[in-house]
Amino acid sequence: MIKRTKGVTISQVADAAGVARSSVSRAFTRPDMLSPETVERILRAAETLGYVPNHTARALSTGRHGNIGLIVPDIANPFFPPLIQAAQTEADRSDFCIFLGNTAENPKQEDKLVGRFAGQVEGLVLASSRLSDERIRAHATQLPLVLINRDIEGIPRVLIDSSAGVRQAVEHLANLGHRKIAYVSGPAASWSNKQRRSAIRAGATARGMELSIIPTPSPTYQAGREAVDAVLQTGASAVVAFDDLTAQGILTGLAERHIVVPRDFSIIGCDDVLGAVTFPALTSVSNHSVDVGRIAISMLLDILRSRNVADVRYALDTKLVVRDTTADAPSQGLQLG
Amino acid sequence: MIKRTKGVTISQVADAAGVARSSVSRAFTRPDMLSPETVERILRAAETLGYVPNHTARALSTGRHGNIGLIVPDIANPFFPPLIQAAQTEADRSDFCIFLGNTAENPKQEDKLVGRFAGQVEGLVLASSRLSDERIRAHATQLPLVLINRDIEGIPRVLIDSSAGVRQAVEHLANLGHRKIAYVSGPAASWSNKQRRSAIRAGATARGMELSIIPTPSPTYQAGREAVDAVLQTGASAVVAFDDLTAQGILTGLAERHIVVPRDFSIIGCDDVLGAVTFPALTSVSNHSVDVGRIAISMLLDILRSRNVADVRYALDTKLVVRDTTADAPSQGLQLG
DNA sequence: GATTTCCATGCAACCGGTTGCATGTCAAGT
DNA sequence: ACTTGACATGCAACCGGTTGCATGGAAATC
Repeated sequence: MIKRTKGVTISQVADAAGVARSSVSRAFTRPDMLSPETVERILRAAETLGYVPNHTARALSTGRHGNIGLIVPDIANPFFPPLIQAAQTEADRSDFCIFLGNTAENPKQEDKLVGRFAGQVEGLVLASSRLSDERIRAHATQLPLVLINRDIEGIPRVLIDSSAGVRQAVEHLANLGHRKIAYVSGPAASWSNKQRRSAIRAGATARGMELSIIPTPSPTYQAGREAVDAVLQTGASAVVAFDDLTAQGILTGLAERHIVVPRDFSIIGCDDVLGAVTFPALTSVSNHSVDVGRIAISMLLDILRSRNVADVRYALDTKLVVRDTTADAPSQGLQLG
Repeated sequence: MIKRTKGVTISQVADAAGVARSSVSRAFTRPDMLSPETVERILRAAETLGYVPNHTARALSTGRHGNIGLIVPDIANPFFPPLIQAAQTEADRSDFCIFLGNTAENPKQEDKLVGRFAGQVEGLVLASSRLSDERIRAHATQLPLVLINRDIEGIPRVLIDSSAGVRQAVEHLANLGHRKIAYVSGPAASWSNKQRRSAIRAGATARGMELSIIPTPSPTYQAGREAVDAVLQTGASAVVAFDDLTAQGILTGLAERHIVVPRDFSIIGCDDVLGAVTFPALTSVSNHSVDVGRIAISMLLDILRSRNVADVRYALDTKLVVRDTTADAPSQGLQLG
């Protein structure tokens, strides 16, 4: 059985070193204020006693706890882990810890998490928030906020601007001879979804293509798989999916119906996080998701340091990466069955 | 531009309600100690002022911050997100927040994270730790610890006992006529890896099969893909991979060499987190990874509540799920080409 | 009516640090 | 030798809550 040691306080170190508590504090936070010998003596005493500064106490008196929160709608969506990892690495560089929150695509849960985090983080990054603009604005009055993939004026934000990539995707399909296409959409509350949908609509209109929109409840493998019937009913020969996970589900749904991709049907994802991992390798709209996480955190840290909030809007570009799920439109239409 | 409101303190509420600070505190923490009217009046005042208790201050005086840490080696490995999500949900039920740490498979980083978390969490869950037993024991003296997939006596742990499932996997391959198999192993510091390796060794010996072990630097898609040459050189006709991600990489590596699975080669993963998502659908050793997350957290919360640490060892069973990546051994050996 | 009991509330110390200001010391400046 | 200043350190208040103990008034008991 393991027994626990309890914390050594600053007072004990002070006694051991024969100095005041404040000197011990300074030995750790502003050693230049003390004579080198004193610092040395204090550090030695601290070392001997196994002193570790109490984070909570420090946070209380300074108001800075060195934590930032990151809230995502679904950790299991492969778009997020690399982003989270990058965020963590960036935070780490400045000795910040990350609180991670998963909302399960649920605005209620998101609201609750923000509230719970608010007290113990210096700032918050909301990735792909499903909250209303009003709620987000309200939260922003409580603590520094940075948004990912959400465009609200006055709140610093990092956006993946899919329009260029999606436009390329539509062009690509048009060049392959596809005339009827479908967009399998993402969550209604998703800014990315709105943006991708309008980009594809604009592209389709420009090329005189017929476009159908298929709704899904959430961007998941399962939702993609279940959307396949609806997609096929539109008579489309190609589909653009809200994200790679959905696209992967569609891929499976098509395989289950013995529809061969890309011979019989073309498919394009978004985010390019599964690209090489699916079979066939997925053509997808690529977007430096890793950068997004890093940039959002570094932006937040800047705000925390400078204490003033500029209205930053950081948009990252996207481009189509062609792999093996797109090909010429089948000449005499799709043979169902 | 959004301006920030600053915190309302307990004193302001006390003044507004015409009571002492202690009464305000009690109105929130032990309302039964106060008369209902007083409670009512205080709550109304708090509501009006928009008072929210300061988490940090409370943590300082009570020593309980309602946070627990969860450290994983690689968020991007699909084994972890469901586990993390389950952990979060379970923590949430008891109003605890989760600190997430990602070590990138790096023991140094893991050590650092534990240290940084130690001050601000009540307890810690280490999933698939890559630390040495000594380090883990040392940390356990500092704060309550629960381990996932690490078997150290005296420290509460939740284990996925792969031996049954792996044994079934070997049986399955044996029954399909495979005589030479390979195990593509995971990280050297991984307990699961050791366990799986011995299980497969035992199984192979029992059935008189020839077994080769292929090392990999880390359990990733890329590592699996790069292990394929080594696997093929062993002359094996089937492989068991340390986890599904590695298996998926192997699947791709085989496809790149025009080796058709399962006709020419059989493959089995572990964890069963990608099962239905790969092509062909992966045969895998299934293990309720979601339960693991939930159980670990609930165990930790029990410890925090009871303040005494029992030596719990919770082992979860596994079983083989057969899908489409295993079939009869090719009769005249594999045609390399 | 006096005494005891109980309950609601206030007082003040405490959690473990940080920090503005005061103090004391010693060397440099004149 | 006396002032001045720089520098090292200590004192004490403060961050925003919690909690053991004291107090005072009302209800219960005799």
